[in-house]
Amino acid sequence: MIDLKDLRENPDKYRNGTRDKCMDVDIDRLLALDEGRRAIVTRLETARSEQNRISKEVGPKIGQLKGKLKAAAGDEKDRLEMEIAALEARPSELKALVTEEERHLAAIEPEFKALWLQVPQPPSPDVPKGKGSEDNQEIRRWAPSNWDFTKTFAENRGFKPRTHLELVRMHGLVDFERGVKMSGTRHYVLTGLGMRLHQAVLRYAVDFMADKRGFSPMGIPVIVKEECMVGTGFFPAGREQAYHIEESKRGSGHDLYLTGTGEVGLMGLHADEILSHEQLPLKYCTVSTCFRREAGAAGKDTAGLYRIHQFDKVEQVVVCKADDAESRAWHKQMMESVEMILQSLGLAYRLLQCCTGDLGVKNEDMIDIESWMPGRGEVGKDGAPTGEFGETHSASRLNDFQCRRLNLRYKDADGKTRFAYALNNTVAASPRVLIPLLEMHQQADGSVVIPEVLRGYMGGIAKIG
RNA sequence: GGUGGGGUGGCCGAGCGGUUGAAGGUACCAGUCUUGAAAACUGGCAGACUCGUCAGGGUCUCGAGGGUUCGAAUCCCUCCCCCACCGCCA
Repeated sequence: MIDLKDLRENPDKYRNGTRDKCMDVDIDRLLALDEGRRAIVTRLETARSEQNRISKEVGPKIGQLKGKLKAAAGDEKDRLEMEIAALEARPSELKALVTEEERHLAAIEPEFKALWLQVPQPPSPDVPKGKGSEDNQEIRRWAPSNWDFTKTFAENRGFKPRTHLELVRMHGLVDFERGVKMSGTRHYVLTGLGMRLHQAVLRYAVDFMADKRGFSPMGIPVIVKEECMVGTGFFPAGREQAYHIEESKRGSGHDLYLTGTGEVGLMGLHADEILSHEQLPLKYCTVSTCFRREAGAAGKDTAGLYRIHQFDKVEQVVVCKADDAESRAWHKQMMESVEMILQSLGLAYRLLQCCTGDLGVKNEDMIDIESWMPGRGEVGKDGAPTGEFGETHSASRLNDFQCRRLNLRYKDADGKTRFAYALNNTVAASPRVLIPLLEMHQQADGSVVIPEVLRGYMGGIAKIG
């Protein structure tokens, strides 16, 4: 949610921001509604003020007279009734006025609020302009010493790669058929070592964040109220992506939603709170199951573990002071954590600066980290896939957009209450990350070497197959 | 699921139609006193919105929403949530 005052003062910032994000929100309509709303509020409050004043003045008198009225009869009664009517005339008039203005307000409020929620956070000025993912810019790439991006997999390793689909079948790591049997398309079952590898990655990631990076691990709800979804900025725009539990239809409670990321639970923690500046920055991580409907992705990445409805993700979140430099510093640190993890896992990756058109509503800056997945992409001359980068991480700076919606504030050293800045980044999402992990560490015979850092989490197993 | 009891400021707690945005306590902050601290005393201590160049006004908020009333924390309706016990149960 954006600052309305700022919108009034710098409408172009929001007009341009919306345009650069390739979104369509009628800023001028919002400004007009805002102006109309304020005019009504002013009139309404003036009337109320007058009403309150008079009520205090003549109220007790009316009460007294009404008391006398009960005992009165005849002329005395008529006289009292007239007196009461005279005293009530002005308050009644004001009441009608208030009611009318309230009606006006109620008439524009829903549209006003809906529109307000839709205005995106303007991109940071240094984010490159662009229409979509095709305009994202590579910042840099990294590969382990035994990998050369300019060569094919076969040239690097001396044999043709198998895709992760072939590898998981070969070693019985995933059972897609039974997953689909139970839950439908894009579902799967992790089996045996597949499950252990999945858990090993997650546990390694959590421990890394906690032990090496000072993040507090949290267990958070993945089933939340609508206000958490709105507060974190996933609603209203992402409504179609969330599974909806219609508890209200069963006659009790309220509806709930399954979260698509641990970010919701981590950021929701301190909603409606005013923290002390000494409590900041908050550094949280969690491992949580993520649910995504993948609406609109029909036919996309249907095979394998890439795009699925349910997965587990270690997520990191930072809530810091409202300071651009600090936010940027944390952004770097959070990405550094990911790079350390990817490097320790022996995965090749690149950092992609997302362009304005590829940003969501809530972020002002986003850097994706894509891991090299040898089994993806076109089939090359040698009959093997040429490989492709696939998104495994996404690091966002949200400015105060999310904290405004969540009403998450802090009292600064100078005593001023401010909305905090928020950031988030994936630490490890599995099973997606198993794709590069299996494909990069496969051997000529199809066996897969487990990176050393994971072995302790797998009972010392060094190799699958 | 059943029965009962509740939701008031950071916390505890009074109020149950009018000067109560809310007593009192406690916590917190500042000051006086003190060598320092404690105690005591004094003062401060909610948030949002809105009008105003400033000073300063105003409106709203006592779980939420609606209603009654000239006027509601107080009365009525609907909903939500919490606690206790019983039942069921991972």
